[in-house]
Amino acid sequence: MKDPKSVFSEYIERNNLKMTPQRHLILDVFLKTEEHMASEELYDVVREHDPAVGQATVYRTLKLLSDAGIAREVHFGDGVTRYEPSQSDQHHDHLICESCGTNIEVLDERIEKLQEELATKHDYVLTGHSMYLYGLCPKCRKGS
Amino acid sequence: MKDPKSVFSEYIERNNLKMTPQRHLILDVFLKTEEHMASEELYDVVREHDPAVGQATVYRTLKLLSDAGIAREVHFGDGVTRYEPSQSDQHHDHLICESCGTNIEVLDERIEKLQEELATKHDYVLTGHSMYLYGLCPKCRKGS
DNA sequence: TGCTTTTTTGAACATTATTTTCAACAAAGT
DNA sequence: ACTTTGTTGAAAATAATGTTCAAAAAAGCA
Ligand SMILES: [Zn+2]
Ligand SMILES: [Zn+2]
Ligand SMILES: [Zn+2]
Ligand SMILES: [Zn+2]
Repeated sequence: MKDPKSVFSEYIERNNLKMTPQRHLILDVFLKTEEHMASEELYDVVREHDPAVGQATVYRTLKLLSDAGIAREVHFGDGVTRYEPSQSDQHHDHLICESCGTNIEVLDERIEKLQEELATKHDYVLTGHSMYLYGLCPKCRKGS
Repeated sequence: MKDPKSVFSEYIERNNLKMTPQRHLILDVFLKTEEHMASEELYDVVREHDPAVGQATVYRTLKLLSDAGIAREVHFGDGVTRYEPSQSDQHHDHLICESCGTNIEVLDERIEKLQEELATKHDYVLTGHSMYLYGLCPKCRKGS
């Protein structure tokens, strides 16, 4: 598994783009950060390192990272697009506590397989999916 | 299964709200309409019947319908909240063509069961889920 | 290295979807 | 009719994101 920085460099090269300190910084921050960061949250962290970086650059770079396959968009259903690293770890889905927002990553191969099957049954070729499970975590269940 | 209009009336009553011609009209249009309508699309149809109805009223009423359990929000991942009737037919998920947007409703009981299981395994109580499968429909596959 | 071309950046402004404010209005209760 | 309370439409406010544009920085070349 290639490290994200070289993936990004190659992507940059391949598309005649340029490597800049801003892009470097944003990638660094993105990789070190907690998962599921919105652009705005990332922006806050980025400006701690370099207050001169603009909001738009963060949006633009996240889009880039997404195109390069380094970041993956996740949509929890509020209007905010979040990103998570996509290359290192494999695919997963999300199990989210409706009360406290705690969010864990889950994977069930049997579900994955059935999703394929289901699409095939309708004569579609499956290219991806998103699945979010909502519930109550043990902590919030006790608390109420 | 109660018809949506009486469900709505009861909801209105129960919450000390008032039944108005606008709400009536919007519910009517919503129920007759194709599925997965965005507020804005619905607004266009509504104003054909009564051009005086305001945009905000449509937003407000859809929210109401959602609270009343008559409409259900669906999120396809573009920034738009869509609604579909929720009382008549049972739960389903969505299979969406990435190329032409065609969207069919699907259901696989085995997946539904495994989702329960998966949540339980992590000690969550599942309250709901959303699952969207993305792919290419037969038509778009041929077309390319 | 200096010069040229092309891409990038930040700031401000534009957009899109949705919400809120508020004065005029309409329904229900008396 | 009179009062109270919820509702409406228009316009302004928000929130997330996209775009424009002149200035700055890279990369390519001399
Ligand atoms: Zn919780
Ligand atoms: Zn389902
Ligand atoms: Zn298609
Ligand atoms: Zn549906």
